[in-house]
Amino acid sequence: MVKRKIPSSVLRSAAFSRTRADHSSELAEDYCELIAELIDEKGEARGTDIAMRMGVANATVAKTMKRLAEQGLIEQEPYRAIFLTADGWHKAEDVKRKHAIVENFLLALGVSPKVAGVDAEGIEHHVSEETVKAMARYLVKQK
Amino acid sequence: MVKRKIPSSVLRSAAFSRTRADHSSELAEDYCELIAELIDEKGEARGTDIAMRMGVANATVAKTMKRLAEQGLIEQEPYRAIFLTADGWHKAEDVKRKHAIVENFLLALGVSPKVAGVDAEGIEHHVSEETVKAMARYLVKQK
DNA sequence: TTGAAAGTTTAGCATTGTCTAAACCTTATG
DNA sequence: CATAAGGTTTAGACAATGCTAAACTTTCAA
Repeated sequence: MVKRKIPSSVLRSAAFSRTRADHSSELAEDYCELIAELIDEKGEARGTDIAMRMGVANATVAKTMKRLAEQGLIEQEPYRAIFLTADGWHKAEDVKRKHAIVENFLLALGVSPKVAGVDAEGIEHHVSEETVKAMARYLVKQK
Repeated sequence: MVKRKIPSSVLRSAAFSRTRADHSSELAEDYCELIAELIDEKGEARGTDIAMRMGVANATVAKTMKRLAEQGLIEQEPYRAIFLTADGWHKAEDVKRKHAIVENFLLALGVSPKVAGVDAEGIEHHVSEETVKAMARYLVKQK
């Protein structure tokens, strides 16, 4: 009857792998985004502030910062505030841009502001450039 | 002494927390979805098949199945195929439904089929019911 | 019926991300 | 300027996900 072609399995698998790999960079993106915000707001990002806003313990931030530093996303001296490298800024900007487009798009679609914000937070790490462009196109046309 | 109030911090924090919490159930959702597909296709879901399609080692599947069983999502006898509980089916159906709507929506938006599939896979775990409804509404109106 | 192939489980390890508690610096106040 | 308060780092645990290798069970074919 129906052609039970399973060639999609390869694709599925690729998609799942991507999903898993995404998780590692997702956190990094969130942290970069937040650090950028804090620097904008206060001129520097301190561990406690990051911990507060991420809803996480200080120690967790310290450990994560070590990893981000290894990945070349942040720079920091012991006991000092945290700053972004060029790469870190780039990542932060990229996420911020996607976030804004996704959020505005959801609003245009009629989603409530509160939900649009939360959903954009979840979605921003998973949309390809192509999809973001399609959303941006829609926003422009709507205007 | 300035008390720079950052009221948004609570919201942001809540959103991030949700994001983190989502990760635990995201994998469960993917597994349930896949097991449902395999059962539809072949009448049963075997460890090897799951491993293949998830792009993961057999041992990883076994370990994950133990967790899913504890969570009441699957049922299994040693050395036998895996089946979904009512809860597992429910989760699978829910994700499948969201996936379909998100994917069709992206297609309607002009995203290419390939990218729409991959992005839907990433997004399906992060869209609220409200957003899904908004997408469905858009699809109906387009028609 | 038996033995090899194929599938499943267990054991042991690595990484990520989280926590608490304790040790360690910095800063600011008295 | 000494020290308490407060921020940062370290140590040690734990759970989730992943891996490889080895042990174990089932199935199938000779």
